[in-house]
Amino acid sequence: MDPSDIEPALQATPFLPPIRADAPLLTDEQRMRLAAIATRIRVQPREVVYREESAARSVFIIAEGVVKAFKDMPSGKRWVTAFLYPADVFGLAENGLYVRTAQAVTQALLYRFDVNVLIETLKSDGELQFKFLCKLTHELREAQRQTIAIGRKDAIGKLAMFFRQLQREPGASRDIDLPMTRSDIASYLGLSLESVSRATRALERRGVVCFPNRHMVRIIDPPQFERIESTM
Amino acid sequence: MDPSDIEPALQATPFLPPIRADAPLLTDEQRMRLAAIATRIRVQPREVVYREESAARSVFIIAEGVVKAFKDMPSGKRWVTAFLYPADVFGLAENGLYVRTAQAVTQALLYRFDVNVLIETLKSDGELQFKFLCKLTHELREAQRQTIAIGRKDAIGKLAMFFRQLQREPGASRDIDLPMTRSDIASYLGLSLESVSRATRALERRGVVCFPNRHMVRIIDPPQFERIESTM
DNA sequence: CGCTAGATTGATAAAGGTCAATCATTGTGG
DNA sequence: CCACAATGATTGACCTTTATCAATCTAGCG
Repeated sequence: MDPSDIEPALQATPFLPPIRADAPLLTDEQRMRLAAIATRIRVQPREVVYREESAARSVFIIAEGVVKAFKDMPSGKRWVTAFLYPADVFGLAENGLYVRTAQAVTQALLYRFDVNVLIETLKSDGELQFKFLCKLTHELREAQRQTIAIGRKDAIGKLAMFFRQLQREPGASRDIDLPMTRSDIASYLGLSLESVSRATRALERRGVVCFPNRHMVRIIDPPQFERIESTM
Repeated sequence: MDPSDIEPALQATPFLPPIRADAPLLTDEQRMRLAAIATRIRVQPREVVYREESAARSVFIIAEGVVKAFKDMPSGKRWVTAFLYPADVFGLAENGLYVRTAQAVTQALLYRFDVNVLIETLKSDGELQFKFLCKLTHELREAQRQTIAIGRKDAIGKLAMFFRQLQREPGASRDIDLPMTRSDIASYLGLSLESVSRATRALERRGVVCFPNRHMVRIIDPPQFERIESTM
């Protein structure tokens, strides 16, 4: 296997051009430096990586698989705040405590960093730390894009924007993997499970997408898909 | 005037305790270091700091005043993605271009940094860069909290969460300044202007808050306010 | 083969959007 | 100093959409 596939990676669109958006953010040397201070852990589907409000001793980077971050509300409802993919960072504490619960959606391979060791490593390597800074900036923008999707009123538009976000590189395959459940999607988009179901069926009925199976969506009519996505 | 009030500041809850949440993030020395590479500019209400999609040459830190960041949608609707306050950073580019338009809400005093100079300064000072990293982590969490507010269905609950967010330090005064218009609030929360208006009146009618004037809200009944905020 | 978690579908009611009219506040020019 | 214009805010009537409740269906899996 190519070593660049196994050392930790970070994915981000950097501040400045002309670096390609999909170019690896970290150099091989930086990845090795990180690998040297990381532990690789494998988690099974539904396994909880950490719980909200617990002491934050580790930061994670995903190598393989999908993880969700969520918060349980007083009412018993659950808010999914993020789906995390390979080359994403998670577990950044607030005042020493985790803010969300992180749970594996699929089997996943994670790099775990001791937070103190990582901080010292970053402080001593300005170039590497800058990569993290770019990554966080990227995450911040993504969070704001998510906010736009969630602020929409129409379930169909929300869903279209959600599918587009999962299609991480633009212009990638028409097939998008949906490792999470409909219920996860609902609590991410701020919809009821039933509305998600109705919206998926509506998109299907209109011939915009089809679902080869429940965990896969295929865009059949890209122009109309785009129209729905941007009509608001 | 205390020099710690005029050098640039950053506000963030750090990763690790026991630093107080409202303690200044930057040391005096770091502030001076930043001040040395910054230009101070004053902007008037409604003045545009930069436009979306334009070349991003500067990064800004707010010293005084309030700025909003928004995106105009194809339909003509405007999405306000953030209200920026003193000690907030904005203008972080994506691929060399600004992502949002930034416009002053009130008169404001800004520190402007040349992006290349700032990057070099950060790379050469691991401690200072780490402060920026903390700040961005903080912003990311705030963005996710905003997402929760916006994902709610009920206008009254959205508004309550919004007011709470504006009350930047918890347990601060019961009076909250609302420098932005109702229309700005609406396009931030994903509501119609009319719904914001009705929700404010509803809160007022129930005796939860009162509005000494249009740009000020006072929480009269904190327990009930909190109940509305967390009922979802 | 039947159990179970997840997903779909239908009927009803509540909530916000939209359209339209009116009111309030601020600032400007006569 | 007042009248008026312009922007922002409020209120009402009506309509569209989603949440909710409830029943049913489906796909995995032991």
